[in-house]
Amino acid sequence: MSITNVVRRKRVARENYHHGDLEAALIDAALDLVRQTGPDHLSLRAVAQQVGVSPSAVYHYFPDKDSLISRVGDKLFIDLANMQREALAQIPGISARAAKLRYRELGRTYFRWANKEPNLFRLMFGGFCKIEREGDHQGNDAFLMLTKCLDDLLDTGVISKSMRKYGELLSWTAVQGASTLIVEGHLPEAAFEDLLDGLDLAMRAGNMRAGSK
Amino acid sequence: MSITNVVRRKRVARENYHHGDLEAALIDAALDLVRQTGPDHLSLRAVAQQVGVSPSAVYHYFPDKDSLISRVGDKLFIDLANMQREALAQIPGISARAAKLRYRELGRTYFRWANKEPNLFRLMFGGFCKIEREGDHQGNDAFLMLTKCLDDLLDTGVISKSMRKYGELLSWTAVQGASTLIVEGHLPEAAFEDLLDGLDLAMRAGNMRAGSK
DNA sequence: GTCGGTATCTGAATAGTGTTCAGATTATGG
DNA sequence: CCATAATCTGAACACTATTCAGATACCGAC
Repeated sequence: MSITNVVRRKRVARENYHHGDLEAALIDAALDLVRQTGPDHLSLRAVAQQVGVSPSAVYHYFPDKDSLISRVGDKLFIDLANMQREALAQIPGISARAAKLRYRELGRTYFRWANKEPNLFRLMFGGFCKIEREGDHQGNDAFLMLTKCLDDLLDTGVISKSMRKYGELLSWTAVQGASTLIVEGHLPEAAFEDLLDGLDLAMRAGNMRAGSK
Repeated sequence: MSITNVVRRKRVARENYHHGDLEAALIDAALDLVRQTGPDHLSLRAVAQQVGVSPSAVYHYFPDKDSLISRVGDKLFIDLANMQREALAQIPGISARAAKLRYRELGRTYFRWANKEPNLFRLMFGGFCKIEREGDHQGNDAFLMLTKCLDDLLDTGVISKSMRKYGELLSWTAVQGASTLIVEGHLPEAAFEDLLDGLDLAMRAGNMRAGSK
């Protein structure tokens, strides 16, 4: 899709005094520095310097440093959702096999994102960004994609109705937890594929009228 | 040897100049401040002041602030394991029912810990403490307790051998992920009991010779 | 008991931080 | 074209982590 463009002004961004789109530039610079230094250890002044602007200029766009970090988080959630969307687009088809592959790839993308940039992952889930609507994932693209994947698994008979009920919850929490535990060194990297295997098995629970209540 | 300055050596803490056990006092004070302010926003000077000591005194026990925070993390992991041990001790018995209750309570304790003190939970899993032996959970008490719980579930016929294989991985990651997502506001608090229900169902997968390969 | 050595802690200093605010600079609407 | 608003600067303030020379209290040995 298109990038967040410079729509504010109708002319081209100046290079001299006025920056053009300082807000976005600050977010990008902050993202870059967080990737290197971690969400703690981020310096507001370093962000300003990277953009080539005075530290006080930041306060025209963000009330404080934490707000800037929070905005970085917003951007990261969008980026992750886009990456997941792209991953899903690579696996078309309505077969059970395709649905299973999509489901796996959705989790893998989540984990790869976390594992490639631990500091950005920590920023997203380390209490640095304030979630606006608590526990409300309507309109959350990533959640909707997961829902779609699970619906496909149900429609193709891969998972049972009883398991479908817990699909989002179980998948999201397990993938999220595995990402955290691997990134923080509590589990080896190879554990993630094992987890996906375990999730596949788990999701088949309740199938075949598995009697035992 | 005179009586006056003898016996006081290793036992009692001094109150005057020498603190007695400054190292532990600093860790405790840091823990207390992190609970209030979060792992970022922790001030070394505030820690020193709370103990009633000069900021530079800290550097006799820790090379820098991050090391102090890391030591707080070590303590928290021990505390969590102890809390889980106590929770398990309340539910004795070798029946399937007891084993199921223990398994559930183990996850609940993990989550309660996270949910009651979000800032401490963030300290543990937010990249603030350096894990010594990466991905090696031999000797990790919490992990051993989980293993024991799962063995009991297998022995009492609650879970299948095929599912047992993924028991630790699936349980730990799901509970960890749910704790994070709830603490950070992405899921409502009530979702955790739902997750435990889903986990119960998932764990029964592979039981009853559930044919479908 | 006194003395020397050592571990422990202080005080001051340095460099860097987030944040505020009066004012300089530039762009824009009337 | 000018007044007004938007944008950014520079200096200042209080605070931070960290270093280091030196003061203080303890310890074991004499």
